[in-house]
Amino acid sequence: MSIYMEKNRRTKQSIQKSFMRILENKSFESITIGDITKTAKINRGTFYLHYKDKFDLLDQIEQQLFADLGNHIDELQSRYSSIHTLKKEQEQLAAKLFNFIEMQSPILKIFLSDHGRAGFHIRFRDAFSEKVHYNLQKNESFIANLKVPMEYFLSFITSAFLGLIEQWVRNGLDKTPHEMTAIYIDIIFFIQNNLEPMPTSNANTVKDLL
Amino acid sequence: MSIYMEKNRRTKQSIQKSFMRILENKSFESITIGDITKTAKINRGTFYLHYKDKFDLLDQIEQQLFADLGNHIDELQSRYSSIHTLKKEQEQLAAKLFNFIEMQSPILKIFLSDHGRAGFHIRFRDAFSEKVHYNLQKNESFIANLKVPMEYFLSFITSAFLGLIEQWVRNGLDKTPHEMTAIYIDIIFFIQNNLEPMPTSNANTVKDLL
DNA sequence: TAACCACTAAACAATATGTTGAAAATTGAG
DNA sequence: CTCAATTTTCAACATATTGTTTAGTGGTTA
Repeated sequence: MSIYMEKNRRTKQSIQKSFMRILENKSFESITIGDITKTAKINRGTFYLHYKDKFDLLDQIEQQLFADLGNHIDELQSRYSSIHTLKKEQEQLAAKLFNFIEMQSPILKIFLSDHGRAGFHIRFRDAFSEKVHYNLQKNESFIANLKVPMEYFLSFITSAFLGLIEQWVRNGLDKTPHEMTAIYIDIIFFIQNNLEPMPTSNANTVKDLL
Repeated sequence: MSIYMEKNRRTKQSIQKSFMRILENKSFESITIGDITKTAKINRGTFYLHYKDKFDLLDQIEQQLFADLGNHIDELQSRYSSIHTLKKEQEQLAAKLFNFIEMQSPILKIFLSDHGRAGFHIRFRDAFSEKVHYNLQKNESFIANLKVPMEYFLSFITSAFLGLIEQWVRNGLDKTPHEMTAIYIDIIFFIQNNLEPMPTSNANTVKDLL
């Protein structure tokens, strides 16, 4: 029994691996089942024993990625609860998240590019956003201070963070996770320090940008 | 001569219109040339007289959208130069940008969804980012104060802004452009007021989120 | 009138799809 | 070792889509 499962698993893995390899040079749209099975050196019919179609294949890879992301964030946040008073620790947590992205960067680089599937960035952001939202809800003083609808705040902040990630991945990971954390914090501070606090000011401000 | 051009233009427009209508109910990937020409009630061969393939069709619609966006931002920024000292005017400018998004929301809603084409959000952000970058470069004091690489700052701020737009469009434009401007400014102020300015602080801060 | 242009209609080879049925290879249990 | 179960292979199938082509229609221009 277990050897059958093992064999089944190996074939699925082979299909996924071949699929991802092809995806580096060819867009999802233009990839055929034949491309995949030729690369994986299996019969075309075998593919259909494991997946309904190529969308099903991509879905399963996506689901795995989101599950991994969720677990990683959960782990970070449980650790965060006990030591959330230290800035150093916060930086470590952000760095760990960038570290996760670094680990998954081969997949993310493809999925976020035009070789991937439409809407991935939204599904990715939603998965991320859900975790952040869950954590924010525990913080009563935060909720009390927030004047704008939560979903808009979440869209803003998670998109900003994922924007950094996208740029990082696109740049071929030209920074360490630690450096990325510093950039993230620097930008937040920059927005803080370059905003005009009073409506009558006319200094160069972040709001001037948009 | 001009009647030929007019007929040509009408047919192209009919193709684009049919294409966008189908795109509301069917993903770009699954749409066939036959779907488009049946809806537009033209011969399938006629499609190929106007477009190389369906990617070319989408490209041209995208290019038009980006050109419109660029022109709109340019117009805003030229007006901005003369009156950039007043907060009210800044809000008006942001509102005008949200207004443009509102106008284009039928297209954006589709292109940003999973019915669109992979990588659209990146191309859209790049088009937006280029305009913001161009404007920022003129501001010497801004450049001098910025410690992080420009491309990362641009990714952060444009992604955040487009995150708001995505949420807004997804919500079926549940706010007015004016309200969206208020939300944008409120979030910036919220980040400003809820950030810990000193590394030793332990209050609930925005950096706690990530 | 004659050349021109946008479009139609129908056919074409080539390729991909998803499914099927029979057989081969591998593994498990007796 | 043998037989049954399981996974995969192989080849064939109808169907659909692609991009191209060739011939022809009707209106336009010069």
